[in-house]
Amino acid sequence: MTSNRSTPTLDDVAKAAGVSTATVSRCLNSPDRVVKATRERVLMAVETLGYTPNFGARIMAAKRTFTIGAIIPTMENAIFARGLQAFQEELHEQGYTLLVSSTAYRPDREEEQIRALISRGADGLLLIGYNRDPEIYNYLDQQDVPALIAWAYSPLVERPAIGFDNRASMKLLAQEVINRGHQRIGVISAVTKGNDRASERLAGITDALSDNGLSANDLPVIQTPYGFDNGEAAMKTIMRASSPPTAVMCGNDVLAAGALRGAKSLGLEVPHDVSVTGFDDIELARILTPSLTTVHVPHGEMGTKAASALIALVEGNRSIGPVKLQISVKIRESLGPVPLN
Amino acid sequence: MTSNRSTPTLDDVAKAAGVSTATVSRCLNSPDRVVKATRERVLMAVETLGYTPNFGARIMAAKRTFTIGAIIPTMENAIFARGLQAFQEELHEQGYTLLVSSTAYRPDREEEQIRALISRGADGLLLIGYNRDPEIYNYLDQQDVPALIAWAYSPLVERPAIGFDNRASMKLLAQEVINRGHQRIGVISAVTKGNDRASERLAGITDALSDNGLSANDLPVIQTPYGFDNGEAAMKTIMRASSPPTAVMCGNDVLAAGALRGAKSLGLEVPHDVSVTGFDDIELARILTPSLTTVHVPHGEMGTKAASALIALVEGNRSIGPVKLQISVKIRESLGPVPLN
DNA sequence: TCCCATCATGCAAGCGCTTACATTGAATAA
DNA sequence: TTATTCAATGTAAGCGCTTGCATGATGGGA
Repeated sequence: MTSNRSTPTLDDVAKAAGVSTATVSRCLNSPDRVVKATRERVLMAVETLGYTPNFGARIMAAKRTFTIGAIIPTMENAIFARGLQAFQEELHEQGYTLLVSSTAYRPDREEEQIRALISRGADGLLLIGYNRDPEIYNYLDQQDVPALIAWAYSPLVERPAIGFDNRASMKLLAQEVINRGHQRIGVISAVTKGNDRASERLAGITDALSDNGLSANDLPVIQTPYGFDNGEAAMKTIMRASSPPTAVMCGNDVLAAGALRGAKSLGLEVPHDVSVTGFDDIELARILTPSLTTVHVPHGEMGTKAASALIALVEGNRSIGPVKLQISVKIRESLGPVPLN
Repeated sequence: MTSNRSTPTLDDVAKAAGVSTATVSRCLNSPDRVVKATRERVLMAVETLGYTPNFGARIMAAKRTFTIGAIIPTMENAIFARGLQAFQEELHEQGYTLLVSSTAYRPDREEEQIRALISRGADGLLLIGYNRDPEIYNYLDQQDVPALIAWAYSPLVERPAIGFDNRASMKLLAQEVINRGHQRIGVISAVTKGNDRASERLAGITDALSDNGLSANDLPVIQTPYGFDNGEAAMKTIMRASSPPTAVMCGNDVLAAGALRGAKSLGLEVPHDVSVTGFDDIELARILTPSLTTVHVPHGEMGTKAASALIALVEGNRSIGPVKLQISVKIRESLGPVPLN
């Protein structure tokens, strides 16, 4: 019977158009399998009834939902926001819908969210970084849901990924710092546990140090959670040491912004008294005074390419390996020569 | 038959535990309707099989999905990010999952996303601002999906909402500006079309002006899309006028950050030559040099309360009206007395 | 001892959609 | 004209889950 109360169903449309539900379904999913006259009649009915398909039913009956899920550590972070926006734009372009959820940097939450998204019919998933319980990769394989890793790149892992080499990038920046005569370098890093981006960046600094014959053993490193205030506090701690560094490299731009502030409140002038660097090149980096020397990451490009790659994956092209994006070091005001002293 | 390939189903669990699917379902959804021994056996089976419910099926059979959808103008914007994060935390606390999608400030996209989320079984929706096609509200009512408006508050609309009075807040800030002797005030506003927050804020400024016997007719207003660079460009335009304002009020902190930069590149010192204000009090406001005078919005509180309110709505308490949050004006360095000239 | 609440569990009917397969009818070939 | 083919459409079987109702067991009261 025609339910005229709540939402119209496929059946209602079929009745209204005088065809079977199969035909309506075909009109919507593969229009070319239906003759034009019929199609127009059906679409007409869809229009007048204000029909919206029920995805629950679709998920069950078909396999595809044209939905992609993305799981990011946090939304409260410009770093992911920009790339994600581009990701969504491109998905939309190609007829997919994006559903985002966040984990607040807790691995257990990530697993939860992955399950949630999959059981809601996501065709594919965007995940940040490689670092997670192998159990999760098994689950993904078992469910046959392709996942693309973003914001990280490693030639060692075969899994499809799109990102940049965090380690090599940071090494490049560290080399610039060293080139300016700095030998005592301090580091304010994000928490490295369960965060491969953070630990790779840290490793990049030690790489550069040893390349230049500098010892990385007594490298003063402070690990602190994401946040402006944490960066500020870390900076104060680091600069109050008996022989403070002449340059402080931070794991991301937000920590660096905090560090800048920390320096100021200690009465230190950047870069005259101490240099500071960041990573990511979010908008903030240009806005700060002094402007921040940092590693520029092509967020938009990454988002767009991630979308295309994930769609390819979902649509059957399983032969996508890791893709490496080019970064560049942005030298700005916050990096200067080592103080003469 | 037991499908041992792909995902285990309720049926598999039932077989494994030696009970009916009904019992398994009850174990999962209303555990107290099943005797303890059975329940343990079932949960055991769930565990070993690694069973995950299929939401498609759940959506169809039941009504509830414990999923909340949020649709925001953009993710690329710290303004929503913070509140949203709090929103998600609270939802998670209460056993709900959040799905986010964004519209890139395009009203047609919003409608699309609303449909997408509803047809994917969202129990309730979080929407930003009042301003949208009445058609959409009808659709929401028809579908019987409760929606909560956030980031805006109007006593005039009965619809459940949680936010602050954009107009009164901006008026408060404008009064502070006027109190410092400013009479020629310039405005850099977000695009007001289809954005009630933006137009209300603008109205707040004119309110304050007329309250103080100042004409609002020749108020120089530039409307520009969200973005740091746009703020900078607007500032340059505004300050190059024949008799430039002594204070420029911006519709949000990002535009204000751009304005600050614009002033600097024009060789103007803030607040000595010109004062600048923002709105939202995102983290950036404190970080800037000079720090930004702005309106502090309790993003976290708003997110948390929005979650509770929306859950109440979803769970049947339909008698929730608009809730008004308290804002405060943060006077910082960027606002000073009118230049002596 | 027998009857009847009471409670735990099973049965089976959908929920709205897709799709393999069946059917129809018109166009083409013989 | 009749057999053959093929495009357009219809039929109906699930997909995995929830839930109203039926069933059976258990125990207390008379």
